[in-house]
Amino acid sequence: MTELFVARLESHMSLDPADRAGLMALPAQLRQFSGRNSSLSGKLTENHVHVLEDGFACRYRDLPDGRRQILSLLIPGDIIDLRQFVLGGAQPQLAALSPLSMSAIPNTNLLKLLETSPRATRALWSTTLVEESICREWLVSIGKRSALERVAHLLCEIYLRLAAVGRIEGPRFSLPLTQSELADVLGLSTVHVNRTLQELRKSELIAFQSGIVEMFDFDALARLGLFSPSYLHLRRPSKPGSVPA
Amino acid sequence: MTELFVARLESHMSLDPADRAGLMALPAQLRQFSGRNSSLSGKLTENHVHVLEDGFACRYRDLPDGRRQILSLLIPGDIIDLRQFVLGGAQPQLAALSPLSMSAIPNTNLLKLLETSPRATRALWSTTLVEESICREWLVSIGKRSALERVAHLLCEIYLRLAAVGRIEGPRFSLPLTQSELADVLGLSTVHVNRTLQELRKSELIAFQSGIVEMFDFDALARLGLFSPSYLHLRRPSKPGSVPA
DNA sequence: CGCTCGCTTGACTCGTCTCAAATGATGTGG
DNA sequence: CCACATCATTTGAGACGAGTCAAGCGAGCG
Repeated sequence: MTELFVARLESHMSLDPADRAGLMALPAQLRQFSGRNSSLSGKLTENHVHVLEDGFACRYRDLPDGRRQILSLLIPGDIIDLRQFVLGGAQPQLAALSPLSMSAIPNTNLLKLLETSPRATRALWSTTLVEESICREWLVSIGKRSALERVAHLLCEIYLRLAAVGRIEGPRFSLPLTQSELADVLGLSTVHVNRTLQELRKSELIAFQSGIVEMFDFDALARLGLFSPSYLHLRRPSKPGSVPA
Repeated sequence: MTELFVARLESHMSLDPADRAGLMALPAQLRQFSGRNSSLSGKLTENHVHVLEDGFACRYRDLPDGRRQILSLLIPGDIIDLRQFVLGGAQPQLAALSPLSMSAIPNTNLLKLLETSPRATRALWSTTLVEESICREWLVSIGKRSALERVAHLLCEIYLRLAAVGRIEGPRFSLPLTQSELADVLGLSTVHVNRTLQELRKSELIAFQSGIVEMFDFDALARLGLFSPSYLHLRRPSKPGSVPA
């Protein structure tokens, strides 16, 4: 398995050298997906668990009449189908938001690891719990935060998550979502997202153009969005200044 | 451990006799909590994981300015603090919605089980994944469903969840939430919840009085709320007719 | 060049919120 | 056993945030 994956696990909890070795020993096959916005249903390798190595994806849910809600944003280091692997059954749909590269781990190898290493199991379990924690925070956003707060909050979240896997460049990071996709994340309409972004631009808090976000004042944005990073469960909270290269 | 707990695990996945035995062998101490609406922070036994045996509780999140979002409803059979146990860190606040009884399992015993039984581990892991799945569905509700749809959807969900642990009486079940608490679940205002409930009553779909819900037409309600039960991951989907006594 | 797609803008509508007050239950203490 | 808090539910009126509809603009691309 790749460095990224292990680093991601270690961003939430510490691992023994032995655990790390066991994880690194997992065989992984790298695969590329070129399309944008394409549904990934059926395109993932059967009986494998995938780790997103590069690019952005999302889980979403369509209602029968065309309404769509994006349920989570997946960034490099995220594990795609652990849920499916553990729980079975149908899972939410998946779509690529950019070209992706993913590594695929055979279920059998993973299963063996789970049977022999309780600590590795717990690390994997943890990643699903962090995802749930993020989902809960989105509930708070959509349920109780205003449009302006929601956008600010989301940008802070993405910033820290990307920082944790070394995917930011100073105040800048890639966020390849259209405004209408952002709307489906935030439970807003496209038009309102547009107006809200303009407001944030006018306040000189952010720039956002062709998929690149620039954050001019993280702290102000965090205040505006009532953002508090603890729900991300990052062990060493990456602050704007102290970002790993 | 009690029957209820094991039954709950088995509602999502099948267990070996050995696994079941290991789980039943977990020592559990029964505790009662009398208050309603009281925060449970600090009242749970330290270094124990709790299973709700009877009553209703919820997780919630307060924003600094008084807004509140309820993040999950906990019903008998639900495990309260597994997340905390696995992931550590701060967890959302907990409140009792009725008098509760819970059994407490010492962390050490649970830890030992996790280290020896990968299958039991997976069963426990699954329960946290089901919770996440429910959280996702709530995202869809709050993000995209209308007030009427949200209420209908929630009632269908609670009905099936309670049915899965044998806590319904025909079309009737207990739901000890005030309308303002319902509002905090659904991301609506109290006033609007009230009007929405009235509409459902006028349509003769439900009755709801002093914490007792009566569902006159589950299927109609499910259609209205765009409800589809797969996200609950129940192995034998309890349908209105086929409810265990 | 002429699509298409994403962004932007304006005008209007509507679902839901807020404020406010009345009604009804429940419980408590004098 | 009544008088009086307190809290949940209900109702009305008005305001506002966000949605919808529609059109124009701009960039990328075959």
